[in-house]
Amino acid sequence: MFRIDPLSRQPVYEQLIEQLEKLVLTGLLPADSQLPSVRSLSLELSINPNTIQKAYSDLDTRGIIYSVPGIGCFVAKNAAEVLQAHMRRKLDSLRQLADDLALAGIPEEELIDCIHTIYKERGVTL
Amino acid sequence: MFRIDPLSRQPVYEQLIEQLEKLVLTGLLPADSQLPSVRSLSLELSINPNTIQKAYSDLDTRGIIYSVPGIGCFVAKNAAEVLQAHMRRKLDSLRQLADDLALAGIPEEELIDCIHTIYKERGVTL
DNA sequence: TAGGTGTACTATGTCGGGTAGTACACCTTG
DNA sequence: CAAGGTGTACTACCCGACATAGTACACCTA
Repeated sequence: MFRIDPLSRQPVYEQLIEQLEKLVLTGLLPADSQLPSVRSLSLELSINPNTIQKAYSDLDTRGIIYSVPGIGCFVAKNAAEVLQAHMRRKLDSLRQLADDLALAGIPEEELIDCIHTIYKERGVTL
Repeated sequence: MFRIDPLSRQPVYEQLIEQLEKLVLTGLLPADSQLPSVRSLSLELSINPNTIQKAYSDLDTRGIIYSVPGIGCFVAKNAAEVLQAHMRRKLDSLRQLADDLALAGIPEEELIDCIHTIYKERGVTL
């Protein structure tokens, strides 16, 4: 269900968060569907339970999931909407990146082609 | 000459590297122009000399600058070319970002507009 | 010779990430 | 009721990256 790279610069708990968010956005994890328990996921990924909890706790704070003590963690009703609104902030990263590439003399057409290709693939796979 | 944010998540030495690279790409630091000395820059930015040296050492390893012991550090002849080639790897980051935004349902036109605006501004300022 | 330059080295402190272990409260199931 | 699963909280510890502090060396120029 998850692919974790312990050698990555990116913290494990962030990798978990990103992958869970993508599962929600793709619809593979619908609203109210139950997430793997902290302990089971800990065993499956050979990761400390505290690391899993850190990821779950962050998602819970942001309203992506909700937890019921004694029962488990579940995807929030409007998780996808929250994520979509949150993703909009990534447009700033896009601007920063485009600015760097423009500065390096990489032609605008090259960036446009990149994006067009990505959206074409997404449009097909979805 | 430099703006350093000690509170940033990004390490100080990386901030230095990025700003120096941009000065080279914009042509404000031509080939063979001398960089501020480790000690003077250390005083100016209130940063430990070791941190400055770490940045310089990294740039030297990558062929962006060259150092002459007893004299100083200078911009390499083909620094701009090296940086432009290196920047091309950022296109992967662009793809990753576009993929995320596509997944979040942000329309392609919005990304295209972003990039077009950036390149328009760059075209004017240069 | 004096002062500036890059370079190297050790020691120290801080912080984030991660692990280890324990404990508690809750719910479901037998 | 008892057992086992669930989320949650807490302390302690380790490790690496980052940064600082201080010292020292070799080099070049004025």
